[in-house]
This record gives sequence, C-alpha cells and structure tokens, in this order.
Amino acid sequence: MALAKRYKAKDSEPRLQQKWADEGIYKYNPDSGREVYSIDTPPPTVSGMIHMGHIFSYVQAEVLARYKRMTGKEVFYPFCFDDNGLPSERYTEQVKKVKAQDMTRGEFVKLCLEVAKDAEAQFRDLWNSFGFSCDWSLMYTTIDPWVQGLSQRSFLDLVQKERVYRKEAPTLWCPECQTAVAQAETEDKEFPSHFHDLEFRLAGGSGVVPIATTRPELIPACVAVFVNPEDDRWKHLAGQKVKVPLYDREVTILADDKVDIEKGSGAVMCCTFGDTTDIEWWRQHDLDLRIILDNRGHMNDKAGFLEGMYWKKARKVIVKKLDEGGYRRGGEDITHSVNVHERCGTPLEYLVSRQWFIRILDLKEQLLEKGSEVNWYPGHFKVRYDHWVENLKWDWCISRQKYYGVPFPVWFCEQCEIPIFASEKSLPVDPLMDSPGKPCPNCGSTKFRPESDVMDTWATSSLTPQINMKWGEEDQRKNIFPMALRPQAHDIIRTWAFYTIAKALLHENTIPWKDVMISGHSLNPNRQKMSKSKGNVAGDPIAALKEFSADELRYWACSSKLGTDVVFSKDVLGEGRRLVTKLWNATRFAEGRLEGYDPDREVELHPFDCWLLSRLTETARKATSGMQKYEYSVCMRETETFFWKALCDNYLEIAKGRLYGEAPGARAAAQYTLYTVLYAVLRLFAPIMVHITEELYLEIFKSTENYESIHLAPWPDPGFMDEDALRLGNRALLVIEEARRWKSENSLSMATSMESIEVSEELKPFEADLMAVTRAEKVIYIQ
RNA sequence: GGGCGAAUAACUCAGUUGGCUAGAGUGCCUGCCUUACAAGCAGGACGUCGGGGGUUCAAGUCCCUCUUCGCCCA
Repeated sequence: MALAKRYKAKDSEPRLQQKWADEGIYKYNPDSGREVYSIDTPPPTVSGMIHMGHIFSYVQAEVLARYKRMTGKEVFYPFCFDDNGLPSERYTEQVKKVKAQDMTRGEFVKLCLEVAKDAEAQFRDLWNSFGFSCDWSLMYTTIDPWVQGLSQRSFLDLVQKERVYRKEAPTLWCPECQTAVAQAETEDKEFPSHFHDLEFRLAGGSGVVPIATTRPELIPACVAVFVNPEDDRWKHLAGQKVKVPLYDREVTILADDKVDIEKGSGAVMCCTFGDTTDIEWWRQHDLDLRIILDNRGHMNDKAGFLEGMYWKKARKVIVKKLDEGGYRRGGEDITHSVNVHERCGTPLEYLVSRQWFIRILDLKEQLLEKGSEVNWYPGHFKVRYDHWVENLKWDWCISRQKYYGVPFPVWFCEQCEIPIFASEKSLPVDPLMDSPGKPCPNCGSTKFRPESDVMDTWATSSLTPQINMKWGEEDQRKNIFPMALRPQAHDIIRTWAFYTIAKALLHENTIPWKDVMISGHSLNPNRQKMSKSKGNVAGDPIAALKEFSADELRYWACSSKLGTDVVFSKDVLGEGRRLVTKLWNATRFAEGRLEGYDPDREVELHPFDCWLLSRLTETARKATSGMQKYEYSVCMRETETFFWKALCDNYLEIAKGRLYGEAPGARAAAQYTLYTVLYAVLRLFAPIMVHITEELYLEIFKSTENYESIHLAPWPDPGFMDEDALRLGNRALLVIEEARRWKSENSLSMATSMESIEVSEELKPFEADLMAVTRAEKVIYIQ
C-alpha cells in the first residue's frame, strides 16, 4: 500500500498511541536480561493546570528514555503523581469550593482523593497524546497506601538511626495555611511599607536611642536592642538598659557586628521573632522568649492592649499610641521584599512550635561528597546544589499542621508523654484511626494521643527512588537502585534533588541516581518563568495539541540545548511541521523508487553512494555522542541537517537518474544507499518525532526489518567510512551548486539542460551522477 | 548584597578544546510548476557577536570590568 499524498497527523497519532498501548511495547521486563536503565520520573503535583513548561521538560526526558531503549537497555520508565500535601489540599479546596477546617479530616481526605483521581485521568490522557513511552503499570502516587507505608518506614528508619528529633523551635510559619513551612517553600514578594523612626528611652536617666523598624507591632516582643560594635554613635551604650515604649519593661542594649550601620539609625530592636537574625541573636545571646502572635497571626495576651488583633490592625493601633506617647519621630515610605509562602503569598512569621526535624546540618560534607558522585548534566548546575548545602541553616522540618498527607506513625503516651512509634509490620498506619497495639513501654499506660501532624510532601517525594524500587516491600525490585537518571528542572535542585540525595545518604549511604539531567524552563513571552501562582502561564498544551501535532510540539521541546530556558512563542511551536512533511514526502518518494529492492543483492557502490554513507556515519556519531550527554538537540540538529541537505537536497536529486534509470547495477546501488540511509535517519529521529517515524517505518521498513516498532529497533551505529569519497563528494557538490547558481541567475528551471560542465579531473568517477543532476550533455575535464 | 546563567541577523536559537569569509530556521528580496515535496526548490540581502579594556600570531570563544535581563538565594 502506497503512502498517501499527505500525512494526516491527527489520524496517525492517536492510532499509533493505541497500537503501542495494545502491544505493550514500552513495558518494563525485569527478566529480559538486558542492562536496566531506570528513570526517576518527577511526579508532577496534581494541582490542576498543566502548562507548556511541563511538556517542555518531560519531553526532553522522554526522548532520552527512548534513546536508551533503542541502545538495548531495559528501560524502567514509570509515571507517577504527587498528590499529597499542601498544594493538593489547596487545589481540592478550590475545585470543591470547601474549607478543610469545616469538615472532618476523613471527609476532606476523601475529597482530595476524588479530585486527584480526576486530575490524574486528565494528565494521563494528555501524556498519551504526546506519545510518552512510560509504562503505566509502574505508576504510583504519593498518597497510595503502600507509598505512605514506605514513607513511614523511612521515618522509622531515621528514628532508629537517631536522625529524628522533635523540638520546640522557631519555625517558619504561614498564618494563612496555619502550618509550619520549610525554607524551600518560601519566596520573596515586594510590598509597600513604612519605615518608622522610633525613640527608645534609656532607663538610667536621660538620652534616647532611635530605632527604625517596619514592624512596630512587634514592640511587645522586643527582647533586646542591638548596635554595631564599630558604630561610634552608639557603641558606648552597649550594656545599658532601655525602656520598651508603651510597655513597662526594660531590655539590654547589646553589640553585634551583624547590625548594618548604614541601615536606619544603626540601632535595631530584636524581637522574637521578626526575622532570622532575631533568631540567631536569640540563640547566641540567650535572650528571653516573648511570643506575641498566635497561629493565625493574631496578638495574644503578652501583647497587652493589642491582644486579639490581627497584626495589620495591631500595627495601626500601636503607631497611633506611639504618636500619642511621643515615641515616633517620623519615617519614610519604602518598598521591601518580604518572605512569603509560595503557595498563598502570605507573609511568613517565625513562631515557636513543636515540630519534627531530621538532623542534617552535621552532614554537609557527606552531602557535598554525594553531590560530587552524581553526574550533573549540564555540569554547572551542581554549583547550585553545592551552594544550597553550604548555606543550610536549619535542620529539615518535616512536620506540617495539615490534614491531607502522610501521617506520622506516632502516638504520645497520655501518662508520660513519650512518643510511641508504630511497628514496621503495621505500616501504613494512621494514628488517628489505629492504635499502637501495645502499652506504653515506659509507664505501661494504654492511653494514647495520636500525632495529628502530617509529613511535608518533600518527606515523601524525596523517596521516589526508594518508591520505585519498592524499598522494604515484599515485591522489592532488583536492579533499579541507585537509579540511572533523575530528570528534573533547575528550580527544584534545592528541594527535590537535594532532599533525595539526603535521604539516600541517610538510608543507604549511597547516591540515589547516577545521572541528573536538568532541564530549563519554558518562559512566557516576557521572558519570565511561568508559574501558576503568578498567573502568567502561557500555552495550554491541550489547546496547542489542537493546533499542532504531538511531533511538532516535541520538535519544539527538543530544539534548544539542555538546561537553557526558552521563550515560549507560538511562532516557533509549529516549526517542526516542515520536517514532518519533508520526512513524509521523502519517504513517499523512496517508497516508489525502492520497488524491487533486494536487500540481499550485492551492490557496487558509486562514489556518491559512498559519500552519503560516510556522511551518515559522521552524523550518527555526532548524534550519538550528543545523546550520551543528554543533548537531544544535538541529535536532532545534526540529523535534520543531514537529512535535509545531504539526503534530500542533494543525494535524492543526484540519484534520481539512477533510481529512475534502466541500469540494474547502478539502480541497485542507489536503492541500497537510499534504503540504508533513510532507515537510519528515521531511527535517529525516532526518539523525538515518535509518530511520523513509526508510521513510515511500519509502511516501508517493517516488512524487511521485522521489529514490531521502530521504537524497538536498534539505534543506528553505521561504520561505513570512505574518506576519499567524502572529500571528493564534497567537492563534487560545489559543481552542482555552481550549475544551480547559473540556472538561478538566468531565471531558468533546474530542469534546464546544459551544454557542458567543466570539472576537475579527480571528479571523473562522479561523471554519470553529475551529468544526471546538472542535466549536462557533456563534461569537460580541466586540471 | 551573594551565587548561577543569558546577551550573536528583524525574530527564535546553534556555534566543541581559541583557528578559514560567524551559522540554521523563520521573516524579507529574486527566480523556478524540477517524474517526493509550492507546506517545495535554487539563489540573494541582512551581524561593531551587549559596552570597554587585556592575553595571543589569532578571541563570539580565555581573563578583567561595566551595563541590561532572568533564575536561585540572603
């Protein structure tokens, strides 16, 4: 059956996707005996919107999975979802228009699961539409009971290794979400504010210290005043006491070089807690603790007359009081950046609360070592990891005061308050529903209080390699861990990559994966990162698929080098179409000209055949070495240039004479070359242009090659190399170019015949082909 | 304020360890229905490689510095 005149991607793509699914060609087979190449797929957060940024990076990893499969690896390529934790909670609240607080935890979790299921179905459809070659039977979600059990196992293992502690400590807190958050979940946001100049009066008689602050409502939490020991204006005051305005208290003036002399008046108040410096000072100088904010950002009784007010109101009230008391000298309007919760944009507070931590601060060196054992592609991203580790200031806070997440496998004894940990066998447990099943080992009491906090999402998603290997489960997988590859984008190096390396270090004392492939972002047309919270997402993949085929969009995703951010622009999205069309037409031509091709026939190659085959070898080498370094774009560019320029524009035109001709030997040689090269080209493109290459393979090559799919065919590794043919062929092309230019300049059709061409003597072997392609009637040889 | 990256044609991007006249696609101009493809082919124009210094026989590439932009942090 001959190829149709036009390729219809809209028909082909869904049909082929169905075929692949039916035949299970991407199924992971642990018993194949092949070397396993395991991919730690990022589980996307189930929070509704998928944008072109997802497509961009997931395609890049998917291309590599296909390449590895073609090189004979047994590819373990799961798909998965991260559907527990804060983002999913908020998404559920949004979709179902509910508040978690207004219902029981059980009801809310049920809703979350429902919402996640819908979103996952959409995701799966979309992924299939892009031709992704993951094995859906390997799918997990981070809320699967067994995954929860595994996450709890990880927690218990760390308890055993004495890496876990529970402590009352200042923690980043979101008053809106009412939970502790990790350093990694924050971002900066600009806010207009006012810098107030306040007057603190010295306790011992006369004199004042001017203090500049943006947060006057924290005055009741003031526990000290700091000046710089180098500051000639104030250093003599160190050790003296000042009165806290409006409150009948005195605090000491202390010297510390962290005070910025240039900022404000050079004297600052230290409150528990306004920022991280306050916390450091509080620790170092052993200051009092005065907590005045509750979990919702309201003032408590320690704030005196401000009690019960939200901090915004408290600020207004106290400013008025300060004015009345003559404590305020003035100030200025400023804009400053505030640390906010990335999920809701609310400014974060530092509250003291009891939280679970994993001790990692003492492991910086080991973490850096493990980071060095991993191969980073591109290499410079390792620096980001290193800097993050070097600058760690907190142990890892893993508890969240939320509803929907993996519960801690912990109860507390009502009698003696010690924590009681679930036994390994009982996992997964929900302490709210289950009981420890044994009396308190300390006091024998049988009354327990469940731990109601849940674990942070990262506590679980840092275990994706262990989840993939089913660590500690009965059906634990072999040959998966450490995994071969972690593909991810660069914005989550400090979180996901870091936490995963940390967990593998803590549990297995090894690296979680050998290679990390870091992709860039797809930026919106204003060159900004697309993010849901900023509402600047451009490019809906579902809409894009209506306008462009999956192959075209995959082409776009692979058109830039690994790790660089690329502007998403609609103008570029369709650029792959010309390649798809060209592949179709070239193969359609080949189909006709290959009629009667006998793969077993011995052929005598012409010089241009040798030239093309040598060029193919060059191209395949470059493409392969690109792929080895996760540079899919090199593979694509090299292959495209070769296909378009060498094969289509030149060889096909050159060989037409022989392919349409009567001479059986000459024709057979051209057929052999065309067949070999085109088949190789299709395979070089196959990881990227997954549908068109499969369609063409099935039509033309399958009957000879016998692989079920081009995606199961071997990666091309041509060895043909004829240096002379390569050199002379390139020179012969100049002759063709010359002839074409002459015709073009004279406004003649390329089909116009020429009386004669002059060529150098050494090109004599190319004579017949040169005459055919230039339509020259005679060749004149010159020295 | 620190770290990382980017800045190359009108647009989107390549450019390896320094080495011919800096490339591709799109767009633009001219021509061509050529037994695969006009969604094509052939030809053409367009660049102070962000600015300024330096190293070198030779710098888009290495070093210093400045400017702008982005990301990640403080």
